[in-house]
Amino acid sequence: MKIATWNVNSIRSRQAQVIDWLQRTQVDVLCLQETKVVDAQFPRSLFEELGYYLYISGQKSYNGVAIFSRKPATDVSMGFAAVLDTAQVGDLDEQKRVISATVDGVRIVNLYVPNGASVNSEKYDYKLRWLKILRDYLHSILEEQSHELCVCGDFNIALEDRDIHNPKGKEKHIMASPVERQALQSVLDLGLGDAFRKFTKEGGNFSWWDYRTRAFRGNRGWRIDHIYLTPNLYNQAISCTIDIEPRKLDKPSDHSPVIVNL
DNA sequence: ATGGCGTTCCTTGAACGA
Repeated sequence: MKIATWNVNSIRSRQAQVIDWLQRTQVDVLCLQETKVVDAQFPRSLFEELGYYLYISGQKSYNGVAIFSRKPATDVSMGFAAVLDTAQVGDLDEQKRVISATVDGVRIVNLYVPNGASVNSEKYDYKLRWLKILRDYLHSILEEQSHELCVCGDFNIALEDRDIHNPKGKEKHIMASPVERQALQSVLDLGLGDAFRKFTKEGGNFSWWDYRTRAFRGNRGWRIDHIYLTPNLYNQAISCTIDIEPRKLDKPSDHSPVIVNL
């Protein structure tokens, strides 16, 4: 079973590239982030014609997540409030960043973690608050359900220095500051393993490159898109790769897809 | 470098991303 995650930076702008990629890779499940479209305007038909079932949670202009699956999924849920008390979730479901579904006994959680703007900004506080609730959310799922978990998406955090082309100044940099790294680590301490790092130890492997500085040409990237697995799935994993081919195309997303083969 | 690029919107520049 192949599961992929890809921040497409607008599904309407990237539709043709995603179609081509699905035809080439034939993944069983594709988790998308930053679809940037309300559900009623999501371009469903070409993906459905390819044989995928679509589960989407979008909003106007910003954020938005989706799960495409070759097999029908069960127990599809949107947002933290599907699991946690609404009082605890507060305003955190207003931005569409969480969708979950079960495929072939695997509970897939697809996340678009807030970017955080800059360290110690209001949005940074929101990111940390969001990661705290994410921990509670995953903790509840692990306690109350017996599913194996695949937690994937755009985390907007490079956990280690080898995940950044140049870690100089990282303490003050969004996506690498110690507090947000610790917040993610605390989520992973629930018992999740990084599928990519099971197979690849070297630095220089990235999933995002800034549009603005021709960063891709010099491979000045960050590894911020992740696939995390509970122990049994982690042990089962056969491969986990980042496909940089779509990043080479004209008008690409700034992120590349990550694929795990279970 | 409050910089560079790309996407969205009741657009004509601003907000946001990372």
